[in-house]
Amino acid sequence: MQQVRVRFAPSPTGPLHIGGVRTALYNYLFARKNNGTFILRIEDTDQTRFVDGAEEYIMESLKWCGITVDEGINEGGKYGPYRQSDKKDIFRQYADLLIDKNDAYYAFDSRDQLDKLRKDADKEGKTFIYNASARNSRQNSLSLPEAEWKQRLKDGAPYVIRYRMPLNEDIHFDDLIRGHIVVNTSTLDDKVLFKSDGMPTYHLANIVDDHLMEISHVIRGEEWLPSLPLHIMLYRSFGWDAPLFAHLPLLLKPDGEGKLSKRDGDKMGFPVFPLYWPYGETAKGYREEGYYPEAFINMLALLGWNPGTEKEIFSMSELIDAFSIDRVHKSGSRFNPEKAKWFNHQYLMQRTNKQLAIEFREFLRIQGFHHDIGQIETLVGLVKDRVSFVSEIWNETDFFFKSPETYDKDAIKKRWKPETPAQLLELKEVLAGIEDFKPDAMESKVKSWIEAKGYNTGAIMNAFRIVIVGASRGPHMFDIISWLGKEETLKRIDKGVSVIGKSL
RNA sequence: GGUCCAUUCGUCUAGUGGCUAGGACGUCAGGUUUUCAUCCUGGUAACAGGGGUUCGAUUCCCCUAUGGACUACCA
Repeated sequence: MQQVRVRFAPSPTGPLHIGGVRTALYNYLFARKNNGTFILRIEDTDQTRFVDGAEEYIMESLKWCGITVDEGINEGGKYGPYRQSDKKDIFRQYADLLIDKNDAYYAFDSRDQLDKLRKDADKEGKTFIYNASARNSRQNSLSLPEAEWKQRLKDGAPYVIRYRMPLNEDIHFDDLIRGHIVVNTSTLDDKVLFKSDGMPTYHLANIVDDHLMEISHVIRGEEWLPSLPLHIMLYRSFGWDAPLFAHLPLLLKPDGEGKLSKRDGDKMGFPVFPLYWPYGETAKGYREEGYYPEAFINMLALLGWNPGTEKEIFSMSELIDAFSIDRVHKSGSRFNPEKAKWFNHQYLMQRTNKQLAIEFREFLRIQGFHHDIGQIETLVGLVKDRVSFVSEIWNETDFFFKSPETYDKDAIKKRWKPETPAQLLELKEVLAGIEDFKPDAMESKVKSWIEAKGYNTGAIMNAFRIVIVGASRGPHMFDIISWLGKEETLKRIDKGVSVIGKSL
């Protein structure tokens, strides 16, 4: 088998969305699986849509995801330049080559003229196609006398170079995911290959670049499938062997209306981008929402591909091991925010308490709390199975850091009895007498006290929880008070009994 | 409108010419728990429809329906 070389080729028109990340991921997995090369190529042939910062955003996104680039603008490589605008002269040469072969021609029609033709055709319920049946009545080097179009070129009249699509010919080709496809050239038009601004269009640039970079497999989104016949024709015109093609299914909007787009931003309640986009209309990113890159990648990998086993948690190297193109689906898939959270929870659970403590300490710092890392470690161990994100740990542990300011009314209504205050003050004395403020030791002492007095365990413990936590929530009571320490625990009992007593 | 692509539980999916059509997320119920979660157990729920082919089709073929992509001097 030929050396595997694949490319991810985004255009820097804004932040890369998760569909693009998945395309990059599948290219990357395929390259690694086959000991191939993963290339990042920037397709910036549309000068009008160029967005500052997008190129860096793309690179940073891949880096965050753990997708490492072998050849690219930063990495170098002997197939450069890796930014298409840096080689527009080369593309021009290839466009000229097609003209010489009579497979392309100059066209002078203005944008307005063509727009009008399209609109007029539309009014009659027809479609204007710039192809063999139309080109003779247009202004181009095929219809105009040679002297005239040469004069126009000499005069510097604006023109584009179009591909001369043959009439009524069946083009056969294969897609690694979709199988054999046949399209008749009569339904295709004479696509513009080279624009009047001196830049190639995508169609020319991607064929020439893929050839020059010796790309072996083109793995890209399904939206490119309709232009594949044109691309096949271009390879044929140049006399080049075409790479193998695999068109990936689309990522759909969660509300079931078409493909996911950048505009879907935050409105569905989940990010569409890997990272925060700081320019213009800003957008949230998975990184800033607290997702682990491993979880994000794991989730994305399983959206449109499946190894055929029931295994769901995959590290990047496991993905590389298991990945194959022929197990990529044909139909589009919808993203499920709930499952994304579940994935993150799985990865959070895999972290050690120490790692989580280090991460959570940053959140505490923002809240103005500074605790020993060992203490935080104990704390996250108590609540990690309740959260999907590190940021959620605060919601589960706020009462560790500050004494309750209010006490949940429903909890009081349900758990606070006339005898409760007296019992809690008794409990306070029991706790005051305990030297070793460890969960297990306290639990047995408190329980034997409850038993000796003939009290109801549930009643005591729930009321106790209210004065310590302020509500009916949180981890095991003895874990909580052990962490708080004796002094704070006794203080909270006094405060709770007093404040709740006044409110009744 | 034209061309092309697709169609298994609500979602992501497994799967086969003959199965009680499997799993995960969600959801519901029960259990565990001093609370809330977690956890455990169980339930719910799908082969788009119609024709063929076949002894037998969810699986193969055709048609229809539905969904989607493309239809720019954008990628």
